[in-house]
Amino acid sequence: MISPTIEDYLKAIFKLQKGKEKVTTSSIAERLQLSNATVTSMIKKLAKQKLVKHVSYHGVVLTEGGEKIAVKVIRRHRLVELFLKEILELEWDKVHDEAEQLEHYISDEIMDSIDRVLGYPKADPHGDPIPTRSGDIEKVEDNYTLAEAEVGKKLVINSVSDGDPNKLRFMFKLGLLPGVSISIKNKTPFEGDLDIKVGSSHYHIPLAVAKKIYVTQIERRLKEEEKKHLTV
Amino acid sequence: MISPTIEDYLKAIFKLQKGKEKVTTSSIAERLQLSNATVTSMIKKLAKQKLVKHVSYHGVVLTEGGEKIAVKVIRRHRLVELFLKEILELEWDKVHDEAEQLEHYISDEIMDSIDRVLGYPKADPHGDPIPTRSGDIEKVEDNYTLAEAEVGKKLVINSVSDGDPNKLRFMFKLGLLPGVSISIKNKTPFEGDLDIKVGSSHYHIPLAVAKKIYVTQIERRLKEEEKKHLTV
DNA sequence: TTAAAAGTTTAGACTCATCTAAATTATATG
DNA sequence: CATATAATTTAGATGAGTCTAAACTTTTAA
Ligand SMILES: [Mn+2]
Ligand SMILES: [Mn+2]
Ligand SMILES: [Mn+2]
Ligand SMILES: [Mn+2]
Repeated sequence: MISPTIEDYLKAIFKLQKGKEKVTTSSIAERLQLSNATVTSMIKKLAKQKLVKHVSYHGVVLTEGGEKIAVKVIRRHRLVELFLKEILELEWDKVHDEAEQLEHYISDEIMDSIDRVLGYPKADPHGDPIPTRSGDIEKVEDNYTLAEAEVGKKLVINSVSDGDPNKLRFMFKLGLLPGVSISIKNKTPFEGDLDIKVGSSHYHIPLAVAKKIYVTQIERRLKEEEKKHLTV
Repeated sequence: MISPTIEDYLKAIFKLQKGKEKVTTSSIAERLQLSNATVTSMIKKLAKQKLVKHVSYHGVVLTEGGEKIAVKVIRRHRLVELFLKEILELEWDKVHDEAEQLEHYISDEIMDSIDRVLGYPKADPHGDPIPTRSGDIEKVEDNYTLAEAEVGKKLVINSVSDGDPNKLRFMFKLGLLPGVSISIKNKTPFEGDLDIKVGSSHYHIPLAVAKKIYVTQIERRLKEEEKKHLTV
């Protein structure tokens, strides 16, 4: 009933929904590297199965059921990534592509085992939150790309995009990993490179890399933490 | 090119070839639970790809290329089974069905990792030999089912069929595991039950279970060992 | 040695996921 | 506000893998 193909569609729609723009057939087609026509016909099928709502010519939204499946696939993906890195010692730039396949063939029982063996982790190797067994997924506040962040402020890396192995290896060499504190020393104007500081090292990095790194200003983050503690 | 479906066909043919009978389309159909017509058309495709040799109405044989792929799939299957049992602590009656899926989606890199983490094991949880990375597979000499074995002789369990979870759980409860020594005390005539001794315990087991347990006579096995040592 | 039974292949159809090209609808611009 | 452009859907086709029913070959056994 829910094929690997359908799981990938639901996951794609879920991720596109996180953005502010409405989810169009062409945005899904772009993301999954399929023709628009292919996506339209699959969307009709998903709508019939009540996994999405579709208004012709005006975009797609996941139903509750569709979202539940999407989150479950994301949980499998991220747990598998971490498992491959921690237990099987694969390099962090290789785990994404492997997980993209395995996420469709891991039973609930294996998932629970992996979760247990890893000690119920909260984030994957790229800093992305792992949804809980019951489908709750942590939202990250004040999450900007390094490309958008202000010069001079203290920043902490929340996560990095896991799609491009070459950029991941580049980041790894410079120690640009989730949890690490950095700051921007200078931005070349008109969409140019950035000078950054990581620990005591200074680096010059291309904008394309900065766009793949998600950060929060440390002061803001501390404020958020305080707020949380007060309400608890 | 080599789809999961094709991998399953090649694996099925490989296992059927171990028997003395020639491999027919209907034997493959029976094993994979498909119609004869489906198998015939797939066999034609495999023949075109030089993975099997097929003489119409007279059966199928793997080519060298086809066999190489089959052995590789079996290696993945058995390593995954052992991994699921040892590292993820799944029960031994559950690992086969999981491995049946995962065997098609495990990269060479993950395979090598699993092999390393497990310490380059020789046999899967059911006692079946794990082919080496280069495709060598250990042949077991004097391998009979417990149903065929002689009353009174000292026997050792080589392996058990991994397909039926219920029978596996039954065996587990009685300690009928690979490596364990047993003997048959009595066979009810006309295909009836068996009385066996395992350690100091006596059990009465159905023929259907005895047919799923592969054993060797211990004396013979020792002789084989001697022969090996002399030739080394 | 030949006819019935058993086994195998062929013919034709179906579903899933995909494509390209054509038609339709929405949107942007003069 | 009318039309040109862009986005989306429909139409029709394809390949993989499967099915049932019919045709054909081989084997069995009268
Ligand atoms: Mn996927
Ligand atoms: Mn990731
Ligand atoms: Mn399989
Ligand atoms: Mn096994």
